[in-house]
Amino acid sequence: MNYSILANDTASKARCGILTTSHGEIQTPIFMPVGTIGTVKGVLHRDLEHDVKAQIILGNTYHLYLRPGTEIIRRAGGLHKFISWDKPILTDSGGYQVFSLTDIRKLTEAGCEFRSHIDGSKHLFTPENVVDIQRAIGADIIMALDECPPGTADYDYAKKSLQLTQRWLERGIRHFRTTEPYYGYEQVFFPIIQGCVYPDLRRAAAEHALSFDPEGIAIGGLAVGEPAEQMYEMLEVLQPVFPEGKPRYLMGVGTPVNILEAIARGVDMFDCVMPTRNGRNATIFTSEGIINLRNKKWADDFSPLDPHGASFVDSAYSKAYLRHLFVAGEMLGPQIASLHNLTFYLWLVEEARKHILQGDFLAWKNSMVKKLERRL
RNA sequence: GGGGAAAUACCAAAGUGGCCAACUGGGGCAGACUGUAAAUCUGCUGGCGUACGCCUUCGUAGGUUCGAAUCCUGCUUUCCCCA
Repeated sequence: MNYSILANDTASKARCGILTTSHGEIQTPIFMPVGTIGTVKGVLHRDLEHDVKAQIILGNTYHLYLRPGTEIIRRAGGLHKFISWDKPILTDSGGYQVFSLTDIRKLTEAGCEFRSHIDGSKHLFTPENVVDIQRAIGADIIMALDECPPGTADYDYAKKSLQLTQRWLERGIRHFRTTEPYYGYEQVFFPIIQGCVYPDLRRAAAEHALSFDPEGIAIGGLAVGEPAEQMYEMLEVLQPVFPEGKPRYLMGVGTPVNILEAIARGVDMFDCVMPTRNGRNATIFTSEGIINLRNKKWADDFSPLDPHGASFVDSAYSKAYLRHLFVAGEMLGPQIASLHNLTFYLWLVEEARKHILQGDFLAWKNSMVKKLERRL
């Protein structure tokens, strides 16, 4: 894997670059649609490639391991072949499920013991076996197993949790470096920085992770209940610790505004369920602001979904029609809204890239943030 | 023509003397959603008020009772059965 910086913004910490993986190039800053179970919910690959212009998508170790199971994916020839997607894939390690499935899991030094949310069966994830599973999945970018504490965690818990994440990282990276890819192409391994909202913990976590000279570095444990200002502050704390030549991935973030603010603070990669989940639940993000399509006020608004939108659905369908689809419970509604939102997110990071290259990113970002926060 | 049953909020449907402004569904309105246990979840849904509360409601007009959606009588409407 190779990462080269094309431009640095002078007025902010934003940068733009090109990340080269085994399955092609990724232009950063980039948003990566989430495809947890081997599908970006409700969106066909054809549309994901040509309309959304997605350059890389996510899969999830926990979900794919439970269903269809590692063996099926191996026999399919890897996740790319199984789901028919030949661009890059990043898999999360299952660390986030340590957080979101908190009542059906148990943390130990060895790893994380889970109960399957599907059938209740017991499973153990270790820093080593999640590498094996992700090797079998064939992800271009593999994530370390971590503990993602809630945003409300106190200092003592945050510190203990970080120490566990660090010990897991050492084991994970050792295992990664002593195993081979399954399918012949290169895979890379990203450590995850924890430390909640405590600057000294974050700094120490970054230094520790960077001591292994990884290909890229992920920031986890943000946007998990703490105020957005604290998240931005953590990015500011981390920014000077990061070397220029490694991509920085802010996990699970976020709103369009969060993404622009994080780009301004030096982040290169993002993923979030928000465009697809909120889309399925009738919220769309547009260049004019946020629209809840279920609201009555759209019932007779026959204007295009998003007059400046980059997706064909933006001009092909009206707000009134999409509202009708949601109210009627028709599945085309969630599909159109997901497609719109993903296209919007990818358009947003593409615009950010352009403005970084042009050298007017900060001014553009500040004017966008105001529009994006509006609720229509 | 005779006999029987029923009328409850936007719809359906509980409730059959005080715990009823009225269960529950649906519909409607609004909100939430950040490395996806989510095409899910939450709230409101007679009026006024932030709230304690006050006012008007259970086909309609009366009556009984301290108190009625609930009991009685007339009327209206609907449904069923027999001629």
